[in-house]
Amino acid sequence: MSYVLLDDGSRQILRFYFPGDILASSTLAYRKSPESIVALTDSSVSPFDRSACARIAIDHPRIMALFAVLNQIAHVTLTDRLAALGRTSAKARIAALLLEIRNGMRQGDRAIQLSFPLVLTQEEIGDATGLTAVHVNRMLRQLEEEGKITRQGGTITLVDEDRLCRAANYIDRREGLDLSWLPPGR
Amino acid sequence: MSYVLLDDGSRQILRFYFPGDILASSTLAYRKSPESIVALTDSSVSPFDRSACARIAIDHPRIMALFAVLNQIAHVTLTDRLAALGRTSAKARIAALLLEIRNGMRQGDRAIQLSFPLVLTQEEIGDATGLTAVHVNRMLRQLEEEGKITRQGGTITLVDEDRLCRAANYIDRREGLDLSWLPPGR
DNA sequence: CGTTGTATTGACACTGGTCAAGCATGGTGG
DNA sequence: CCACCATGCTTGACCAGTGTCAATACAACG
Repeated sequence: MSYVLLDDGSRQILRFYFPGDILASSTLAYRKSPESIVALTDSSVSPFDRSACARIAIDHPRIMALFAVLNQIAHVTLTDRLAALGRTSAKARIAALLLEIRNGMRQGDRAIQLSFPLVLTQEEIGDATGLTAVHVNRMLRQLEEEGKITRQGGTITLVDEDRLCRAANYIDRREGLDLSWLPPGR
Repeated sequence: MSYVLLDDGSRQILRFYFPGDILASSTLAYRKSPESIVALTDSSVSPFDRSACARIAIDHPRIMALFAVLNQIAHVTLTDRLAALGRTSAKARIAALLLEIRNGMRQGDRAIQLSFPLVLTQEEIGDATGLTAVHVNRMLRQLEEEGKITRQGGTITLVDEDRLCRAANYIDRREGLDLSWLPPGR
């Protein structure tokens, strides 16, 4: 995940990364990364040099364009999160986070449907949603009491995905993707 | 400005655009723009077709790379805003918004230093900061009482910029820019 | 002049934060 | 094997920051 620390010591988690994602794209613009990145599970990372980007831009314009598309997708995900923080309740934000993580893990593992491991502590969930760990706990319990999810030792099961989506104001954007303008190439 | 509407009718303003900014980059990835854009002042816009992007990627790799850099800058601005919404008080968010708008207007008009016109209604400020118009009013008055700003009919003057920056947790990122990796070209 | 949108202010309600305590759980060292 | 400890989870009581509702004041505008 990536996050920023404020000078009062509080932390805002910005996004979670999943297999195949490109990390630290912001170092394209800044010498010193404005955000920190930490692994929550065992991970393998393939680093490459910034100068490689220049060569890719010249030799593989289609890849550079695809890179721009990926950034736009990440950007829209971030705006959805901004709207969640600014305009929805604590319960909705947590529901949205659960759905976001589930869908993120699905990319790597098609088997994941309704049950998935949640490797986050409640404090981390709070730092991602702008809440305190205590309140995260209360909201998770409520979601469970309302029959939307169940929890058993780090594993979340979506009992009623539809109602959870509605509680979260969740928008699935995968439909609207459109890459038809991309230049040809490999 | 660009914004999204939630199905309960509430609005989250995502960002403000200033002269020279590129609008609606998210249409690179989506057929239907996930966000709405509206002009707050008289504006001129130069539209271009998405297929032009493909040609630019091929013929002008440096411009495509610069486009990626601009997107990263916008992305970091958005993450700063996310941290503000998630982890700072109402007063800090409004202070940060005032500074953001001031600095945005400066780009186009170097004369703007401490005084600038604020074309936003208090409701719009609230929709940008995740607050209600009423509370925005209270916080603006407090900032004024504390001697950080003055207001006279749509014009804001930063009386004590230092203290305002500190109240806002404001981070000026312009220092850290680094474009040295860009491919050569015009 | 009415009308409409915006700003201002007060009283009150409620969401979410704070503080504090008690429980699990798993790891560690004796 | 067991006492010990650290970390995270759970719950309750209370509090503060922000939202809600309502009334008034202003200004622009037809």
